[in-house]
Amino acid sequence: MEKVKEKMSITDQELVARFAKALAHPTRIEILVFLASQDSCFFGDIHDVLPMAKSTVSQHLKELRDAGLIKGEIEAPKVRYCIHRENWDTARRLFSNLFDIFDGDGLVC
Amino acid sequence: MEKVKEKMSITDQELVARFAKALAHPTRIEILVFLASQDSCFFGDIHDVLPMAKSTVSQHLKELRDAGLIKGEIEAPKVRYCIHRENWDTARRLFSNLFDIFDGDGLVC
DNA sequence: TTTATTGTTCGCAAATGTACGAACATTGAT
DNA sequence: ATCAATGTTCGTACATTTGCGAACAATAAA
Repeated sequence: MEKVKEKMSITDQELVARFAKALAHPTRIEILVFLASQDSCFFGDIHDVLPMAKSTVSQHLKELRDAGLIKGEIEAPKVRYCIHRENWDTARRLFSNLFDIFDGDGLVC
Repeated sequence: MEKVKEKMSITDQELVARFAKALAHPTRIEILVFLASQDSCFFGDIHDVLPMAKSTVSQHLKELRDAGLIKGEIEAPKVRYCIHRENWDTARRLFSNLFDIFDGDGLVC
């Protein structure tokens, strides 16, 4: 049974780069891990576990939002954040495909 | 049977952020995809398929090298590049763990 | 209406990233 | 020894990222 490597379309390549960019900072990874561990996840809860100004936290959240990895909805006067299911799955799949482009069997180098 | 989510250590979080940073540019994704599709992969071959100055290509390769995703060895006067197997697998595992921290079952948000 | 709470946005400064051409280093060929 | 071919490194310019505090907006409570 031959292993079939899925091709990545150009669009997928750009998209995975975009997701990677959102993941390219330890604080943002930490935010995602924290979000995944919580059911309720207000901005304040996130801010409480991070050693930085709230404006900075807000900005990291904005980048994760813009990349589509999280959602934030207002529950006045608070904002509830959570992981964006569908896009999270998309990202999972894209990274999985990316790492599958190389299966090191029988190569010279 | 309860599903067990693996924890990501702090170190792993920093490491995955580091890998993500290396992946955070379309050109670098393209380089990796190209490398994975080739058996022989000299600098020139890579440069040929990219619409940019060789110094720029060289710099992207340097970042991929510094992140550990590729290796380059001199075969004078050329340089043969290839994907770094072990680190590639490490990265694959780290991203897999990262995306597994969230399994969207039964959440509010 | 005033006040307190919660986050976002703005303006700034410092650091990092991206891209280019020129200069350089290394090796193979003449 | 000289020359051509192959990549890397350097210097420069411009854009983006990161972080902070101050100012702002929106809502709930008094």
